[in-house]
Amino acid sequence: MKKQNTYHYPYERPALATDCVIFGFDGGELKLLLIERENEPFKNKWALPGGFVYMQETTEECAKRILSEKTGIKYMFIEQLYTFSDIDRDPRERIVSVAYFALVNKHQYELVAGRDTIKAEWFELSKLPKLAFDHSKILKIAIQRLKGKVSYQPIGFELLDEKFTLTQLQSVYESILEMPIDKRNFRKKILGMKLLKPLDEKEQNVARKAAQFFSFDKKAYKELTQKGFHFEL
Amino acid sequence: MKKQNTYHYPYERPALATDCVIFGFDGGELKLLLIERENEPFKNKWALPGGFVYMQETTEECAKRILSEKTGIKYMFIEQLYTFSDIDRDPRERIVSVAYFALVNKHQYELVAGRDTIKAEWFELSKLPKLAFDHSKILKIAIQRLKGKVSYQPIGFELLDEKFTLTQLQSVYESILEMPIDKRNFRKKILGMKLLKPLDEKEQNVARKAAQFFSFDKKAYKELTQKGFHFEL
DNA sequence: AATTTAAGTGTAAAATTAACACTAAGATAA
DNA sequence: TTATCTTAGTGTTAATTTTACACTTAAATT
Repeated sequence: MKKQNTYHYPYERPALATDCVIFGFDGGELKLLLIERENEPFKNKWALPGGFVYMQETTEECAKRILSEKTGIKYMFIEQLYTFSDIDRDPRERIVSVAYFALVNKHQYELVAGRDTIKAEWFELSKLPKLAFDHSKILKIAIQRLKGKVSYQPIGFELLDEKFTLTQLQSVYESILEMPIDKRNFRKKILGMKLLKPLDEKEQNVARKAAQFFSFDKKAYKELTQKGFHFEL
Repeated sequence: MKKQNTYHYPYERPALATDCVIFGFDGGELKLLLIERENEPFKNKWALPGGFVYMQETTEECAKRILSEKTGIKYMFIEQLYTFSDIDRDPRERIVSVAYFALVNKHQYELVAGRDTIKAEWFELSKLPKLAFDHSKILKIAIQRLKGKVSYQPIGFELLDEKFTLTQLQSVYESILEMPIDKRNFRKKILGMKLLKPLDEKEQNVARKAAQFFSFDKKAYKELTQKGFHFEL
């Protein structure tokens, strides 16, 4: 479908970009994916992966493209975070950035340094380098959002493998919320929701009682949601 | 401070605009402020107030400017909602819109039809006309957000006068949440938070027992928040 | 003086949350 | 082969929070 109309908003416009706050987890602490910039400005500094929005993609498509360029990930949990529009947030010119946050299973993918980047690397949240641009501001809001969201939407799973143990899941929650959680109460509550399918499979070769694997039952969640259920941890 | 750098992202860019979802309340139902468009596209159709972002203002400043142009309101509760970037959301050309939602005390202001608008008018949410562009999509998300937010942030007050009765406040909550609330439980809970200052003032000239006025104690709220308190209705 | 209308108020049952400690299973070390 | 180490898995009780519910009071109007 071709545009018929030739109207054009005849004024200067900000450039439009997206930045991605990508969280991963590997058993200990929550991790953040950063890239080292190859070019000015902020050459050799660490930054959130980001890039300009093409004319033929939405900002979400742009964010997914960037994320997949950095990690090879094709399907991921991604959600719009906030739009940052401070006039001087980029020293080059005015760039408005629509930030996204994503939760990925960091085991499943290999990091690749894309265009303009020296390398991509996971950092523990407590050991972050100084970030370029206004990216610490973006990150701060992303962490807030993640903390807020994790308790009333079943997104903790996105950080884990398809199969996971209850202890792993609890550990995800503990590191996002930065607080200890009672094991028995956690299990009672999460199992009570009937959203976890117990699998006929246990851990292998662990020097202790092997833990049962579970998977998140998306279908059950969808059905319950339609009946007015809403997740709350 | 002048820009030193002459770097320029050398590709075509979307135009950038904001749209405002403005809620008001006057005792009955929740209301939405719409404008009738003076020009094509969607000439004579109803739409959310909106406009292009200037190079020297943030999107939030832009939203406030638009809102103040429509209503004369200078200080209001406003919050970024979501950024809409579908490629064909505007028939003229590609326009990305950062939507805001605002809560205003609709008594305090007089509507003025600004540039490009025939008139501005309040509509009950249940009696809305068909909206231009993707504005019903924006509205839907705004309503979701408002419903979600009202229970864990003290924003219900923003729709009322400085002084209000508990019945008025309850009525705000009932119309946002679209459910009846038990009077005694509501009062117990909201008064228990110590966020309402009872005033030495009652309603006048009402043909029944006059209700006590209260005001929201912003200072107390700030202090409690810093101590880890968080509002929840 | 009687009527109308909404304000204002307390208690008890039900549901949810929070606190808490031992046994079971599997691998490894002695 | 037995003992040890480590984490999985499991229930009950008290405390707190939430829900349900009805009558009296005050002010204007008839």
